[in-house]
Amino acid sequence: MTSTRATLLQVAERAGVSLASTSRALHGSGASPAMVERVRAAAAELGYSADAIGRSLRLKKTFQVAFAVADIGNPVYVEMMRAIHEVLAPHGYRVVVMSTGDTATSTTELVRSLNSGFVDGMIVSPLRTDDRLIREIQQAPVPVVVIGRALDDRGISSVSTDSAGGIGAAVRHLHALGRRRIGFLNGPLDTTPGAARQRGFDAVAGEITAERVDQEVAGDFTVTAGLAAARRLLARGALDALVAANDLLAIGAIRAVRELGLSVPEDVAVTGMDDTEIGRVFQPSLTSVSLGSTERGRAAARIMLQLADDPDHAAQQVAVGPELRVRESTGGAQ
Amino acid sequence: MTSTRATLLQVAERAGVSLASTSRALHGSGASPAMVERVRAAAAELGYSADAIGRSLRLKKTFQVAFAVADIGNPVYVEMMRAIHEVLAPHGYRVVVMSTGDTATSTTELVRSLNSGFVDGMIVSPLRTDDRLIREIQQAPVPVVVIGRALDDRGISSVSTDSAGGIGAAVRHLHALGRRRIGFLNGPLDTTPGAARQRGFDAVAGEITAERVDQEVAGDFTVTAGLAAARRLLARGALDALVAANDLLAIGAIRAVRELGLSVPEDVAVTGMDDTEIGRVFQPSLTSVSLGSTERGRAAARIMLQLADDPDHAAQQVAVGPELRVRESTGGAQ
DNA sequence: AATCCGATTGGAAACGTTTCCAAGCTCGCC
DNA sequence: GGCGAGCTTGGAAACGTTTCCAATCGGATT
Repeated sequence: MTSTRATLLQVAERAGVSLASTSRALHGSGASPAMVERVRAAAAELGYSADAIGRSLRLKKTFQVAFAVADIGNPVYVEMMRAIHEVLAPHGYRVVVMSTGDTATSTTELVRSLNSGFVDGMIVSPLRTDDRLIREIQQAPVPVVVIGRALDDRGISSVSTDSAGGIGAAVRHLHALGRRRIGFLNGPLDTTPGAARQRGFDAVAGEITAERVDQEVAGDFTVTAGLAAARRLLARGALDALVAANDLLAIGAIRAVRELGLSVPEDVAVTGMDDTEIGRVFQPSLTSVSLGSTERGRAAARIMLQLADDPDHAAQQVAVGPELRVRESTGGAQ
Repeated sequence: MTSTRATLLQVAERAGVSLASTSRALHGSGASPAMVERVRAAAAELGYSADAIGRSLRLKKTFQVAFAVADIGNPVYVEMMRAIHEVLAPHGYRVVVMSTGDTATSTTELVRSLNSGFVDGMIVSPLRTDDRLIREIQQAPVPVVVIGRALDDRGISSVSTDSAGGIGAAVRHLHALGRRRIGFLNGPLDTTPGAARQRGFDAVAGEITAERVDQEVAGDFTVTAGLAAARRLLARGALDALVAANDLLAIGAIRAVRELGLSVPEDVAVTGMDDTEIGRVFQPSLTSVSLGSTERGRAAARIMLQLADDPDHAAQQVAVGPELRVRESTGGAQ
């Protein structure tokens, strides 16, 4: 920790050749085998390894990509991050994690920070969006890929999913099981996911035949909030099915059902969304709509690779379909 | 995305002053109010923001810290990462996530990559350790903080916890509840955590009075492996308590218990370790030994801040005590 | 034997920033 | 009125790398 790192110039002097030749021998092309051998030896003796900053300055490339979300602890984002890392790392890119904060404004701030040029691109999943944010993304000096809303019309690369359709699939599944008294447990409506899921429920509610349809909004997307909201919902009248806007809310809902002495799925069938590990290992295991977090992460990373390679490449959009995973909480297999 | 970013020189020309003055006016000291005003205006007009790479090259500081673990998806590491990010971000540091891979060798490789100078330091939690890795850490050109084993004797900064003692606490808790037929469900013994927890169980097994003590090793630290291993364990004879080496194994164990028509905690009390959200929301909620992931992450980040500020600062060690969180799976409150 | 071409090498510039150093200025004091 | 002190400013170097360009060398072709 006291010894100072060797520089390319020192390697050059040790090998008795020019700086230019040294660089070529180590990383570039157009060096004779003898030169390569000689320089390699000198580099090895000195334990040389190229300085990332110097190289970045010259190449105008950092080999870093930012991944920005509101809460890195959220299992959905964790899954995405893992997928992104797995795709980017083999190509020599590092992943920088950042926090967007809760608001559109703080997210805008973060996107603006791209101006300092510390990454070659950013993958961002905004919790809330407004026009200023959209504009800032469009003007960003490096490629930005948005995970969330589709933004084809704005010339922004995005990876979207149909969470509205996913809610529809969950409701139809319950309806097909014969459930006719269906409750919807959503999270905050002013968030992008909350709004989309609400649209999905409203759309499908009209198309099914039901004895009773009710809904309740939880304060946030957590178990505790889900428990409280589900209690309110169930207090208003008996239900035989609960559609929750994510897995944590669904687990809260199951708690509430059990508090009433009822059982899942016999008395009340429950569905979640996001298909998280937490839902898979829960008992009963949770029927959940997968929004393909891993797949979305991978898709975003692949788009980023293309864009980083060729920043003038046209914006790209990918849509990942929701997929219902039937498990015990609706009486499914396993 | 087409417009090129403004450079400091352009700001200088626009303001009609020298490069040096421009730099001083924006970031340094020793500039007159008039100069500051003038330069600020020019910078604002051009939408200037300092280039991170150029600055890093000059300052020999990247304002980045690496966080390296085997599996970024592991809830324990996620918690640490969140804590690290929360501590470092307000100080202007970015967090780069990296993967150590499973082996000591691949971890050594990663530590060696610090030679390219892309970060000011690294916080690493090695799954497996050997002498070469220790040596590489000692020789690293930037501060390294190890989360895991205490390494005071080697002059390495570390944040450790007493997971062995934690297992002891769990066993004593079960013993105090009157359980006398106790099984231990561990993960792979050749990992640092697996080995430590085994030591803990061996130590406490001698100090309690029990009718029966048995143990089984799972293939890895997952629910599935825990289920399989617990089946084997329970098949060898009746038990009234199961101590699992982490929460996922504990959940697998609960499954296995229920498969036999027994209930938790009445027939078999179960404890986990790590105190993860998944265990907290499970039903029954899991009695678990917290190893203070958040606290350890915070401590590591704080040490890193000091070391990044003064790289010649002496190595530091912090120990975070384990803490038993009693919940439903051993008949506790809530 | 002279010329030309390709392969290889070295010099120098450039990326964007901060900071050392010297020079200029103003102001106050003697 | 002259001189020194202190504040401000500008020039220039430095951080470590890659690559353009010119120069050199060797060999082959005419």
